[in-house]
Amino acid sequence: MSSNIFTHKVIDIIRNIPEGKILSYGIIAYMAGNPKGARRVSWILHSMSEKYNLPWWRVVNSKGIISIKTEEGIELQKKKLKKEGVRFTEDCQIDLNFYVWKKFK
DNA sequence: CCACTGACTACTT
DNA sequence: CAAGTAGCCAGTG
Repeated sequence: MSSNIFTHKVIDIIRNIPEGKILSYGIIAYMAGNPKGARRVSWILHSMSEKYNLPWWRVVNSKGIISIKTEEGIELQKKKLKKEGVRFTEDCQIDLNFYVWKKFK
């Protein structure tokens, strides 16, 4: 298995997202040192979220919308986020300006 | 090595 | 704003 720096950083970042906050794939990739690595973040979530206990539900796409492909996954993510106090618009979109984790700013 | 895939993104029509 | 396109890069067969 690959254990490169990028993967490690992505996992580390995701594990440190506070409750009620979210990040986008692109932001995570940027923080991990590879602005173009958004797609890798997605497969990391796919393959590592269970093994590393990652809060995958705090990761959405750049528009603040859940990107999971299955209806079940979307419902599960919405459920978990609501529990943490994250609000959605009618289109199930999250207010990025308010909920994105801006620790790095 | 080549072709295809993906829980992405930014740009163009 | 919706749909299409190109770029991205590791994993898989």
